[in-house]
Amino acid sequence: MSADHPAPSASAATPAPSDFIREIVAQDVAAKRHEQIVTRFPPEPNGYLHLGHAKSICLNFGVAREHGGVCNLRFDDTNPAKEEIEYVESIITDVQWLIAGWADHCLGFKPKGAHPALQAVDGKPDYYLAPVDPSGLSVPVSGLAAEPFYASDYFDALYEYALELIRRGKAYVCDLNAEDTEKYRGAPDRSGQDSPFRNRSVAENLDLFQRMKAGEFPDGARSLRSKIDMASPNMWLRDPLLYRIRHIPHYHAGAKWCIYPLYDYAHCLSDYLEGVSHSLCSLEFVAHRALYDWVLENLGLPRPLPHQYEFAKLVPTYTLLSKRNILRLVQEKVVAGWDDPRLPTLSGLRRRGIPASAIRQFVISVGVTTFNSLTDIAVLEHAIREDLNAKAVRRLAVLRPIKLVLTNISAGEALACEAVNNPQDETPTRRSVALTREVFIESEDFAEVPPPKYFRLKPGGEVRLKYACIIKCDEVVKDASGQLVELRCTADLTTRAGEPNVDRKVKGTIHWVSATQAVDAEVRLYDRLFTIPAPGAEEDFKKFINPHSLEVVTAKLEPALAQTTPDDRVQFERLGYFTLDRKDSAPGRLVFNRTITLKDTWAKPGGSK
RNA sequence: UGCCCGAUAGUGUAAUGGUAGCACAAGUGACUCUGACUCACUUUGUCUAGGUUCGAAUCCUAGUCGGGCAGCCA
Repeated sequence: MSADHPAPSASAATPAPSDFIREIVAQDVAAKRHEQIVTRFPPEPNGYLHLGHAKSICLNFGVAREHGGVCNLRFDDTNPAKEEIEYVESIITDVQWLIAGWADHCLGFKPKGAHPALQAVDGKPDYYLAPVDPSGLSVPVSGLAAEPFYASDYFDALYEYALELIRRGKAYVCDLNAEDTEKYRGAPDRSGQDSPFRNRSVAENLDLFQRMKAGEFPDGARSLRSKIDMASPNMWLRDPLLYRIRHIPHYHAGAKWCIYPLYDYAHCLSDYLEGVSHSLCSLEFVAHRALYDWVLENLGLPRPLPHQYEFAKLVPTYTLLSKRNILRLVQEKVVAGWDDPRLPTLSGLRRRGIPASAIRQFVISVGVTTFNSLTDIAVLEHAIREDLNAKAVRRLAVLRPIKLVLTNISAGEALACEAVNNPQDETPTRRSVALTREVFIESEDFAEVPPPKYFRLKPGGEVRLKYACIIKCDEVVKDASGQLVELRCTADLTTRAGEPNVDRKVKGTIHWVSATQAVDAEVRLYDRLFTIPAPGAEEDFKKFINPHSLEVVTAKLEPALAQTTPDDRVQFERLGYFTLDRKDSAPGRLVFNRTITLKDTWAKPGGSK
């Protein structure tokens, strides 16, 4: 039942995905351009991972996995102002969860205690290569098969490379402040101007840069810049900054540094140092690719060099996917935290009960292209239902109970009924549920004035109680105010399993629980967080928050549900898939989250069919 | 009004000069002790205009529309 991690055979059934990136990789493999395929997943630890990252994770780990390669989890932590250890921990947990049982054997390996310092400017350090058999060498850290990588572990190496760039006349120390730097840069349709400090001597640059590192200058006073082309039509080639001064400690590197490298300088070299063959990132970095190549080439590094390829981000409907916007929802308490089950964060999705395998299936089915698309969230929902339909046990639960009395069953009686745990199993197992005089049924399953084609219970009508028998509604009892008190019905006991009329057909079958044996539970019914398909495109997305994204009910459950664990996947028959909330449940207190409803072609907006 | 990228059913994605296919969504029906699942069937597409070619979604030209680029963020 625990089953975010299907048997390998299950995933082997799905054909290997194909896309333009995998074609490139396949060509490189065929041409033997790299010793092995190495990719990386490089989040900055400044927030929680979400569905968009899942796409990147599945692509990067997927490519590695398909070629017997590795994928490194690397923290792209070059900006100490934004990064926190809390995020590092959540990212490790989420990555581990998403790839478990699928690509965890591809996780890049770094020998424990390896010293990350540079060995030689022209030679690669040798610690990046993954072992042939990770299981034989791995030292679990936080449950991971390997230690994650940190860009900040390369600060020494990066500094040495910067010195080399200066020696080669390819970088200089610039004294322009941020504002003036921007002015000199020009605009997309207007050439920039050379910095007045562009032609300093190598000796002066070397001296100044070393003094920057030594802490002689305040934040922003100077920067190290590449010397490329201030007239380039590509803004990112107009002498972009390599290093800035920041007198703040780093969560991982400590207090050693007061100069920190920028993304464009650190990323390509980090890839290089780790032996990355294919560096996959999103489309907004297309313009940066020239800079990525420039750094590597102007350092004269030996080939093969890593190459950057870009793909379109995932943008699903009815949700928000940027860290910045999710952070806002968390801070403004629109949701309860980063792991709120309504959020598209991996921790939220996990808590909601969505299996990692369903997320993987979803991002794979969406494909990898260079087209900025809007993906219908229904594709995710389909993947979740398909996954859960196969693995969830069926149970009876009533969300909004009304009382029903079976007048021909006596008060102390309990008729055992056999119920199927999962009809999708090859050899389904069964359990017993008790039919008693008083039961609860769903209030939606009774209508005093039924709409057309209503298959459920109505006055004088018949319906089958699932796994039990057919009942007939004889009387609707109301109190003085007209409120429904109970339904009085007779049970046709000859329609029970093993009885002569078991095959008698009625149009409707409804779920129920014994009133005397039911256990109570808090059930959280989640719906989409936004009312419009593309809240991210709005100036103020808060105007489009769904006021009904969470509804809490006290439900009546069949007793077997009291034994549920957070790893279980359960279908409440006719209602949807549910999971125990791992945070708020406690012994004696059951809290269930609705993962997703069952498809309902009857109650669809637009009415009956 | 500089440079770069993109455009195939409602949505997403294949077709790599040779029959426009798949998934989701939507609809119809069958089945059903879950109005679920499953099964069958159906609707809907190459941005526009030229050109190359025996043949163009694919190649070329122009246009249209959309996205990206001017952080000492990543």
